[in-house]
Amino acid sequence: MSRASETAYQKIRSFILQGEAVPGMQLTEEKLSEISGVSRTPVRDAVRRLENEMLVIRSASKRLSVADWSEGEVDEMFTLRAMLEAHAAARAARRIDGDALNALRGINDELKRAIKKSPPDVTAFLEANRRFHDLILECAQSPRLSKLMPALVEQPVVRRTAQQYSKTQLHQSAVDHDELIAAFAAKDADWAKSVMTSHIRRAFHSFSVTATPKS
Amino acid sequence: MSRASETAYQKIRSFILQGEAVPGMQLTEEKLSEISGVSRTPVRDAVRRLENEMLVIRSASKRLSVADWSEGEVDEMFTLRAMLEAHAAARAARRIDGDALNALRGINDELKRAIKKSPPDVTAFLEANRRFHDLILECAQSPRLSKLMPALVEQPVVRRTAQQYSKTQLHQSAVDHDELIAAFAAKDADWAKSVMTSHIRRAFHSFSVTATPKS
DNA sequence: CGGGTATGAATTGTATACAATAGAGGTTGC
DNA sequence: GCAACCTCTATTGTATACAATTCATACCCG
Repeated sequence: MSRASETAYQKIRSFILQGEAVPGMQLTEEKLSEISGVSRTPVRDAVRRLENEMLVIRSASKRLSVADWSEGEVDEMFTLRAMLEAHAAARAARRIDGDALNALRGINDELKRAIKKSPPDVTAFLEANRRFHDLILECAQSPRLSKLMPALVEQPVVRRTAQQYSKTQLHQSAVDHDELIAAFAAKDADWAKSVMTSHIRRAFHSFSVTATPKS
Repeated sequence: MSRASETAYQKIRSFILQGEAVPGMQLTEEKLSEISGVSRTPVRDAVRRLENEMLVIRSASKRLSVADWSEGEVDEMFTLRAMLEAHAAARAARRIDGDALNALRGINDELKRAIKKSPPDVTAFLEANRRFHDLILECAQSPRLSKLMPALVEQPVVRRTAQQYSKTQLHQSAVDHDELIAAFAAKDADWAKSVMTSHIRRAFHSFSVTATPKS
């Protein structure tokens, strides 16, 4: 995407994700154009993208606000994401080549290094994790799946989750990734699918137990 | 969506779906604005939507063209759609109420009437079918799922499929719908999910055998 | 008081002009 | 002849002005 429209997207996105915005807060196009430093035209483009990712919501009367997800919606998001990422893993297992396999190994090594630090480098972990999953998606060679996924990897949740990960949980992610790599190497689609499903669903439960205190 | 932007969306969409456009053909924003009778600004909004539905493709250099799906991509689209619609059916089974159930029955009655005509009224069939599936999606009560589905129900394929349906196949659709309604009435999520999966996958195969002549 | 309604302000939608960028085709130098 | 480059044109990107909606508030009438 071109310069202004892309920077608008980035800035608004980080405005929302970095917690400067409260869920439900109204966002006028003009405010957003001040935040991002470009005119309303590219802002509208950016908003359209964010709307698809459901980071911003458009009310019945076209007014914009910061999305506010119920617990049920977060649950549903993880369920859908597990379905689609598992499907992606299965496809990737059938299509992956040696180069991509090695690239996955390299990325997971970086991820492990990020964990080993004390304290663990959560930002580097998230970055490596994102690239790992992105590469799998690319190997799945499904344009349509690639189009669908962004709407399911909203990072306010992912980030909150990872920050609350224990070192053990972070380590388990790396182990999952290793097993995924093994499944890919064996070209075993069912295996890859199962591992990916567990991987995502575990992340969800780590999130839900830490995020919703027992009453 | 507002008037101009919405009409642009409709016109461009039907321009593509009604076969006036050839796959791969270039679409300039200016041409599209002539077609739809509005200026480029709302056209760009409309194009964004169509891009998400993957009816139009944006090349590396931002140029637009009519999407051209490979056989593999159509296959993948049906697979994803089967997954998500089955999931929607399962959710709907747990949440549906009497009113919605009756509404589904009413819609399926219309669908049956469309089939009984000779020749069958394919347009009315498609319309009723669409409303049937839309209502299920609504009953699933998942905003995220609702956002995802439009990218999977592209109608060039659906329409081609239905036009090639035999009367027997059209009838089978109505039977599937009846069974779905039964599953909903019993609030049996697994049953609903299975029926929906078969329903979509059968449609896919009716499509693929009639669309790709044996070599 | 209460409810509906008019009025003004805030917000989104649209058109148009202009800027930036990518493509095509020709030209020049080797 | 061919390849690199340059220029001109087609196309997309951005800004801004203005139109159309929608919201909130105050007012009027009952």
